[in-house]
Amino acid sequence: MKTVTFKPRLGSRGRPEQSRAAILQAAVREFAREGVAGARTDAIARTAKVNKALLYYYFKDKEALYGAVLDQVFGGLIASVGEVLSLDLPPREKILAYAGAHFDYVASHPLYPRIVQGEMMGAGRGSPKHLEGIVARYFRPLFGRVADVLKTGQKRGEFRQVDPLHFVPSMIAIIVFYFTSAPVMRLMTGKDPLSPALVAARRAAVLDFISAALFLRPNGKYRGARK
Amino acid sequence: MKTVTFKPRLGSRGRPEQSRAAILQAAVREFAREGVAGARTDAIARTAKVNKALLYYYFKDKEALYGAVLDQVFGGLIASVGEVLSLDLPPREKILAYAGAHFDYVASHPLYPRIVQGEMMGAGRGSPKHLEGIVARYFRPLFGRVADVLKTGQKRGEFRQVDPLHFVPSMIAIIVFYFTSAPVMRLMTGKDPLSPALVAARRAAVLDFISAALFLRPNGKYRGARK
DNA sequence: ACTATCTAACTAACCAGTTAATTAATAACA
DNA sequence: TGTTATTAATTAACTGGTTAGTTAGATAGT
Repeated sequence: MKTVTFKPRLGSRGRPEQSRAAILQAAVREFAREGVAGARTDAIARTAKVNKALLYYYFKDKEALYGAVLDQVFGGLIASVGEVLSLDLPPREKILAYAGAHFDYVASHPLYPRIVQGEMMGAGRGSPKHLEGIVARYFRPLFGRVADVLKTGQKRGEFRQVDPLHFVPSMIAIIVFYFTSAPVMRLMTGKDPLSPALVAARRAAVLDFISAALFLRPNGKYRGARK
Repeated sequence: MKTVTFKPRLGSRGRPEQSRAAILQAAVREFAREGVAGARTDAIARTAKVNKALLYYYFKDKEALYGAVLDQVFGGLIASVGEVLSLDLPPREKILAYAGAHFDYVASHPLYPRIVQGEMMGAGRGSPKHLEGIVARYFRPLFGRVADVLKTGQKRGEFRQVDPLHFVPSMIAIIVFYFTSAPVMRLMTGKDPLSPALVAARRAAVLDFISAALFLRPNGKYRGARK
């Protein structure tokens, strides 16, 4: 988070980077809520309190704006998660720390998984132009690092012999699903699934699920889930 | 005198129910590929090889057509899954049979989870009009039956003390995620994630994951995952 | 004076939904 | 049995509102 950059401030009025940021933030909201096809550029301009033409001043077109949104979302995720993956921790703690960080990032940006899911489905247009870059820049590195943790855990005899290629997606599925299906959860339970209490409960359930599915428990060392 | 005039089959040409079915099938494809907002009625009519006006002859509007698509998708799921949930099986086998059936249904209709996911996110329009009905008619009953299996398994001391409200969504997440993120998987592995071999591998991984996360293994009775 | 930033108003394409007419299978009846 | 009325099924062509993107200029910091 860098804010203090003295900028050239070339001749202009207003605060350009502020406008750009406002547009991006509004775009995140709109794309998350309505999807790529459903998003309306007018709506983005309105919530950014900016003239619509300004979107096209900062971004080539709707598609490019969407690309910028994707970069912000995924960039934030790997920044946040990459930090804990760099920590020097034993495999068990590291996997849980990763899962926890991923969960926390998603929980504090509940709109993001909707964008992620939408993009992963390659929603719309024949060739998901962005997806290739996303996978190369974000997914593959992230996968590699998590897979490494799994492998060392297995070498040390602490993890079950799961295939990372299946286990990692399964982890992500559990972490993310609750948030992408929040509307259903709301209707199922009658309560707000994004309330701090329920999010905390979900977090515990996720970590418990992953622990049980991955960790070997040679003997006794039990930690059954609370009801 | 019961005049047997069942099926009046009043004057008409063509094969009406065939046209209707073609429209529905085309709609499933289009909605799955493009999402609700992205779907084009012209495209549906074209792939159904039918005049666009016919969509509005059989369905009130795009939204109603989407509703019919949802009913077909979810109806098929609970029909398929409900069958195995009615079987008289011990908890372990029943849970795995359910998960397997759910997986198989999704695997044999790879477009469906995209629709499910799109609807669960409540993509678009303020009030997901359909969602309420979907939850009431399909999700809640399904959840209830699976939760019952979990509870009896727990009573018999065969399952860990997980909270069904979290465990069931986690199961579904693992089952479905692979298919909703198929485009990403394709780019990650370079192979077709929907090929029979990879689908079979995924199925095994899913069942293994669920088993490990749920079943208690009192002592020794181990069944580690193959690599 | 110069240029980055910003805007009101416009345009061209797109797209859900409609209309009015056409086709053919069946029933009615002569 | 053949002729006609009836109605379901289907279509070509249109309509009107919406929406991504543009244009020509305005505003202000340096």
